[in-house]
Amino acid sequence: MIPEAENATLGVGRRTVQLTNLDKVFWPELGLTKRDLLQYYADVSSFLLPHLRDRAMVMKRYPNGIHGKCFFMKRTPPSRPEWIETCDIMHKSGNLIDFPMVQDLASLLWLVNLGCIDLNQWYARCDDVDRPDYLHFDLDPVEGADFVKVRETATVVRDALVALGMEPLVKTSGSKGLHLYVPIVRGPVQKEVWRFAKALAKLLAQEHPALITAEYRIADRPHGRVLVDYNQNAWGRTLASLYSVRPTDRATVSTPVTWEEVERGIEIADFRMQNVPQRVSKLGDLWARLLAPRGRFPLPEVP
DNA sequence: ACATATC
DNA sequence: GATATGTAATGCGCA
DNA sequence: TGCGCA
Ligand SMILES: [Mn+2]
Ligand SMILES: [Mn+2]
Repeated sequence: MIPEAENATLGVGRRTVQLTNLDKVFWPELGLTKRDLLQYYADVSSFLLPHLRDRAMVMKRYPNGIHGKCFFMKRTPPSRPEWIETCDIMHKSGNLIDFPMVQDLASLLWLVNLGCIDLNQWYARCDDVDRPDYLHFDLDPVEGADFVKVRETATVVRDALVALGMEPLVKTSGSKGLHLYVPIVRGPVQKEVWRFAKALAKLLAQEHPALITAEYRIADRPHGRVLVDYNQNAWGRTLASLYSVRPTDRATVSTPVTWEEVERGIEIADFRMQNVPQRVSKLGDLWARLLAPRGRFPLPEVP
């Protein structure tokens, strides 16, 4: 349990983590505080942590809640406890950046205490940051498209992947759309994964022009379609992780769902900080397969 | 949230 | 002492 | 060469 005091020192296993400003209201409309956010992450941690382990984290900090100013941070703050592990990544610009990694519950609470509401991990583990463990499609409704179309698009993308011998997983983004992920056999570099995702997205947009677009320029995206965004499959980019709370009015959560749920008709707002822990403790991690050594798919040739 | 700079 | 500022950035496609 | 884009 997260302590009731405004500031607290919490023993977590062999670590001690400092938690601060616990009564600060992060969601004024819902009356949810930073303590509630930390408690949520503690509650889902056993399902979340395996997905973050050994991956560099990009921090998006909201020190004053969802309506306050936010900022990105990559470098681990110098004030970190000495037991926070980092991942040093050389950038083409010449910058060597020490990203934090979330290796256990203590480091997860430390990161969330910085004001990180959603969590953004690299697709590739730190030992080889250019060889991702998955490919994904980020489905976003363009202006004028409703969530029914997003779900329909998801099944179209799923069927295309199945036809190529893969079995994608699906989650709500917690924002406006859905995320489809495929666990791949590690080997291809990020650019090769990107090339495959781009080719498939463009093909599907061609086959379903009334439903799907894959245009990267906003002005070129036709009204009422669903963007199949392949472009996030790139070095150094991230998406909100599974079980991430989003800085939305309803405290929505990026939640793994079954394909049956997608077909029956779920909504983004069905999955919130207040009900996802119960769901996850009942169903377990629907995305455990994303990390399993078996059941990974070789990246197909560009379709 | 916090270190640093500038007034 | 008060207030302002920074805190990330790749790289592809195209004009 | 520089913008748009996430
Ligand atoms: Mn999205
Ligand atoms: Mn997107």
